Amino acid sequence: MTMAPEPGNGHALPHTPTLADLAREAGTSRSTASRALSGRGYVSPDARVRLMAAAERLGYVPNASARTLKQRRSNVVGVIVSDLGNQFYAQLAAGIEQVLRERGYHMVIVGDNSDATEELTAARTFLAMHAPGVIITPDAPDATGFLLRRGLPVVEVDRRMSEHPCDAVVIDNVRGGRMAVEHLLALGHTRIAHLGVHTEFTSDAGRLEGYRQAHAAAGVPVDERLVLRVALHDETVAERITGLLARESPTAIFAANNILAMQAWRAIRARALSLPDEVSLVGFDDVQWMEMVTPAITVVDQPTFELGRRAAALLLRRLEEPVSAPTVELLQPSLLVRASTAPPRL
Amino acid sequence: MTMAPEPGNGHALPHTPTLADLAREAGTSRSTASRALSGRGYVSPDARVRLMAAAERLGYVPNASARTLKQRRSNVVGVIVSDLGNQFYAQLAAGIEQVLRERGYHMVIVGDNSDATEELTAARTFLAMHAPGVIITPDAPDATGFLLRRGLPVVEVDRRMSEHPCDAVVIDNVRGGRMAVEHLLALGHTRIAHLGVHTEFTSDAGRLEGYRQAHAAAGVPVDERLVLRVALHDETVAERITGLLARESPTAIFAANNILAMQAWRAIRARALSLPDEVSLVGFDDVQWMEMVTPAITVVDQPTFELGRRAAALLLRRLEEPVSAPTVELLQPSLLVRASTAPPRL
DNA sequence: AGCCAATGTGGTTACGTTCCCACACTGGCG
DNA sequence: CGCCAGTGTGGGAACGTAACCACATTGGCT
Repeated sequence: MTMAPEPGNGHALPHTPTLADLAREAGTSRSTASRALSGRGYVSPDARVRLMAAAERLGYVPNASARTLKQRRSNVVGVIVSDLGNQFYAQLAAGIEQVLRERGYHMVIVGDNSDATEELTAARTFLAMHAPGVIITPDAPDATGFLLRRGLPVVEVDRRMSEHPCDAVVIDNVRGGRMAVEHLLALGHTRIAHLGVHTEFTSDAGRLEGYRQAHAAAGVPVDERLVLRVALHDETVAERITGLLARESPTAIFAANNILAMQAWRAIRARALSLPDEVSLVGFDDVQWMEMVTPAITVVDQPTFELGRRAAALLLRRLEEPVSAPTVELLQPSLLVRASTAPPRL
Repeated sequence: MTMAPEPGNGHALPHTPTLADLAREAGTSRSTASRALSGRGYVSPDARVRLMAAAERLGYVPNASARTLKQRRSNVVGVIVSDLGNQFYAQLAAGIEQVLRERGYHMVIVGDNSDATEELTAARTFLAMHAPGVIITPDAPDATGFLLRRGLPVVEVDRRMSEHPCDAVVIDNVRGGRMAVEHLLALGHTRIAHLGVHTEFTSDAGRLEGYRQAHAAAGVPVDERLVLRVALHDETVAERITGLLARESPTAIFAANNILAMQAWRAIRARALSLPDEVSLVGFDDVQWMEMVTPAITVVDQPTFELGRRAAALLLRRLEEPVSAPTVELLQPSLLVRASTAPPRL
C-alpha cells in the first residue's frame, strides 16, 4: 500500500488528475475506473455514474502516452506528403484528416521535400510513436519497406513504389493521360507535346503511358522530340518549355501536373502565342486558377480530397483486419473540356 | 531479477528491442544505456560506442510514449487551423511544420471547421497527448483559455481572441486595410464597398477598421450601405454581393480575404461589368489565381508561410523560457498594385 | 442441492523510459 | 592520511494506464 500521491509542498500545485484520483473520489478501485472510462468490461451503472461525475468534477483527461505505452499502439496516424504548401497535397491531407477525425484518430503530418532521407526519418519517428499505421506519398521505396518490415500497415497514396506489396489508393493515370490525348487527337492534333516529371513514380509514368496508348490507338506516331521529361527540382523548366515551343512548334500541349500546366501556360503567354488558336493546352489536376483564367483550361480532373478520404478509410480497414491481401483502389479521373483546346490552325 | 523477455512461443516474434536489450547486448545497465542514447549524464566513451553499435545492430528505436510518460512532455506540438483545404491555412501549416521539424518537433494537426466545439475537443486531445504547446487560429476564446488554465503554452496565429493574454503572431490588418483603401481613394474612388466576414476575429475587424481610417484620413464619409459583413458559412454570399453591386453601384470593392475576393470577381463577371473600367477590385491575401487572371488582381499580400514559421519559432522560444511576458508579433502586409484597379469612370 | 453463467469488483503486474540516489574508483589536495 | 571533486556505473522507483486473474455475489438451470 502506497501513500496518497499528494506531495507535501505548500502551494497546491495543479496535480493533473489520474485514474487513481477518480477511483479515490468515487470510492472504487483503479481497475473499475479504467473500465468505466474506456468502456470495456463490466461496470455497474451506479459506479459508472459516480466515476463519470468525478471525472467531470476533477477535469480528468486520460493520459494518451500511458495508454499508448500499455496498449502498444497509439491513435495517431503518421502521414508523409511531399509538400504541404502544394495545393494538391494540402487537399489530400485535408481528406485524410477528415476521415481520421471522424473515427477518433489523429494525424501527425510530415513534409519530406521529395527527399528519401527525410522520408526515412519520418518513418522512424512514426515507429517511435507507435503509430497504428502510415499513409505516404512515396518518393522512394525505402520508407515503405522499412515500415512494412517492422509490421506497420502502410497505405501508399497518389503513386506507388511497387517494390513491396501494400495497400494503395491511386488515380487511373493511364486512363487520365489517354483521355487528355484522345481529346486532342479527336480535335485533329498530331503534334502533341507531353510535359512530365521524370521519376520512378507510377503516376507520371502512367500519364505518359496514356499519352502513348492514345497515339497508338489513333495510329499517330509519337515524335519523341515532343516528349519532355523534367527532373523534380529542375530550375530550368521554364526555359526548356519555351525551347520546346520554339523548336518543335507543337500544336498542343499535355501538361501532366498542375505545376507544369502553370509553367506551360506562362511560357505560352511569354511567347505571346494565342490560346487555343495557335496552341491548345490540357492540364492534369484541376486547381482553382484553371477555371478562372481566360481562356479557361481544359483539364483532367482528379478527386484529390476523395483520394485522401479513401486512403484513410483503407488504412482504418486494414487496422481492423490486418491479414487480408493488399488492396489497390483505382479512382477515375474525368476530363473537363474548357476553352483552352480547339482544332489546330491549318 | 526478472527473466529475459523472450516469450517461449516457437516462431520468433519480432520483439521490438528496448533499452534493456541494448544493455544486455553491450554488457551495461539500463541506466547507462539510457544515458548513452539520450546524451545526458556521464557515459564512458567505451560504453557509448558499444551501446551505439548494439543499437545499430538491433535496429533500436526509442519508445516515444514511454519517454513522454516519464518526462510528462511529448515533442508533438498541437496545431489547430480552420480548414486545411484552404490555401491560406495550408501555407500556414507548411510554415509551422518546417520550423518544428528543423528543431526536432512534430506536428499533429486538426481542422476544426471554424467550430468552437471541435476546437475544444482538439484542445483536450492535445492535453491528453501532453503536447508541449499548441498553435491555433482561434475561432472562439474557449480553447485557448482551457489550455492556458491547464498550463499549456498557446500561440494564436493570424488572429487574436484577446480575452486571455498569450503569445500571438498576426498581420497588421488595420494597416493592410488602410493600404488597400488609400490606394483606391488616391485613384479617385469615393464609393468603395467593403466585403468582410462578420466575426469576433481581430483580423476581419482590423481590416474594416483600416477601411474606416483611410476614409477618415481622406475626409471621405463612409456610406454604411457599402459595408457588407457576411457570416462565416453564409451560402448566399454570391447573391448578396450581386445585390450590393446592383443596388449601390460602388466604383470599387475591397474584399477582405481571398474567398471573398474570388466571389466578388465572379459577381463582377456574372454582371458583365468591366474590370477595372466600371469597377475596381482589391483583394486581401495573394493567392495564385490573382496574378494569372486578366486583368490581374491588385491585392494586399501577407507573408503567410512566414506567419507560420514565426508562430512555431515563438512557441519554441516560449518552451525554453516559460515565464516571460506574452509577445505579440506584428507582420507587415504589402500592397501589390496590378491591373484590377484604375480611376473611376467619370 | 449443486453448478454455472452473468455480473461486478479489486489486486497486481507490465508497458519502456528517465531520474534520483547510492556507490566505486581515481587523483590531487590540504 | 583523510577528504573531496570528478568520473562512471547500476539499482530501483516512478510515470498512468490496461489487462489478466482471482474472487464475490447473484439467479436460474439441471
